[in-house]
Amino acid sequence: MATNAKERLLGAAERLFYEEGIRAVGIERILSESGVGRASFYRHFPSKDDVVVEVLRRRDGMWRAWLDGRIAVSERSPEELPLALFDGLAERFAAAEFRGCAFINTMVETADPDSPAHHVAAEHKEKVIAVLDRLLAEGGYLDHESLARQLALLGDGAIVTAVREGTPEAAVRARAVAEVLLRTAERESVRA
Amino acid sequence: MATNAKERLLGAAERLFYEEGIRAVGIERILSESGVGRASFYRHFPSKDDVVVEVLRRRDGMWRAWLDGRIAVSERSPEELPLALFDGLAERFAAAEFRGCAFINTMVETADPDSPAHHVAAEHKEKVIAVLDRLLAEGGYLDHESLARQLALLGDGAIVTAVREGTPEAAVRARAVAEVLLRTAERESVRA
DNA sequence: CCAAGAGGGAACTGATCGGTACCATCAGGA
DNA sequence: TCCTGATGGTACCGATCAGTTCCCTCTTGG
Repeated sequence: MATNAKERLLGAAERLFYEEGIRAVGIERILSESGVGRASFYRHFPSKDDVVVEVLRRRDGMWRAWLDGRIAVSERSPEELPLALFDGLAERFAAAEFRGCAFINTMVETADPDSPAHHVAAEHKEKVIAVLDRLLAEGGYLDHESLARQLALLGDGAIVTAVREGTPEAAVRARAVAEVLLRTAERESVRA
Repeated sequence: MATNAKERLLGAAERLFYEEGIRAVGIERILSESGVGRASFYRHFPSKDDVVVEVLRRRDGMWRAWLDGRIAVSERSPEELPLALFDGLAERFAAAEFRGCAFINTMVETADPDSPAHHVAAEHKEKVIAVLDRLLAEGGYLDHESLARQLALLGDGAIVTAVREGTPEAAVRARAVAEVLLRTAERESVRA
């Protein structure tokens, strides 16, 4: 059935890259863990770098779909809805396999800021910021764009902190900061 | 003169590791750029991993000495002095060779949280948090410990954001959040 | 029933990895 | 003066890297 091998390759690569790092995982590992032959690999991808980019694209889609889901099921009020990001992060941090943000990790590992992988990673963050911006605008926050970037910065700070500490606590800390931020931010029309 | 070669090795390794990443830099590069012979390298260090740890230790000392300096020359009032961290970060972000935090980068590159390099990196952050904690306590903030961790999280968030965006702007954004945080935090005795 | 395409296995390339061994050189102290 | 210790250069080791090539098997559709 057509692209079965390709799917297995991407699945194995995504997991291994996230768990051990891109440079740390050789083609051999991806092949053995996916059960795909060496020739088939290069039939689907010109090089390892192309796998990296494709894995990141997949992960970008998955991650934002997951975030949308967390936002959709959140019981928070419109003005508190942006905090759903931190509720979601708290879940992720508690996962056993959590090892930070794949996109941040990629940018760190791929030193070259002009590399395709770096671009995909940067674009992902901008898309997440766009989601936050929409949420904040709908929540009535006047300076929603600036606020969105501040919340994203907080989220990234929470992620690297969680990696360092090895506990989910950072999500709570970041959320507390975010709450202060939202509480002191100006909102359209009436005041409480 | 005794340990001349060792010093040159550490200098070259520190620069190369930061600019290109630890895994990306081979022994060969460190040798050629430092002008040290291969045998001399292994006379001073049992393995590459030991160089990584020693480089991080050096950088920890240098970085905190630099932070202390920025704090010392800051003209901010005691209650605003913790913001000197973000003033300092703004300077670093503007540097051409800026490529994030060497300790965050090391933790990302070194997936294993039990590795010596990971530990040194984690300890560094705790020491920085201790500095912030002292500053906040001296500034009269009641919940200085919690506040210190929030500021550190903000700082790390600013760093990864600056790497992603390639501009120093994130420092300003993080500082704005920090200002809100300090302004709304409770301080001992009188209110303004 | 057979052809075609997709896939897996393995041998092989040249380059580079971290690390070892050996050797010639050059300094300084006895 | 000679000896010792630190050094730089180079050849080498086995392992692994990304990538190429060839061959055989299996499935599937005509």
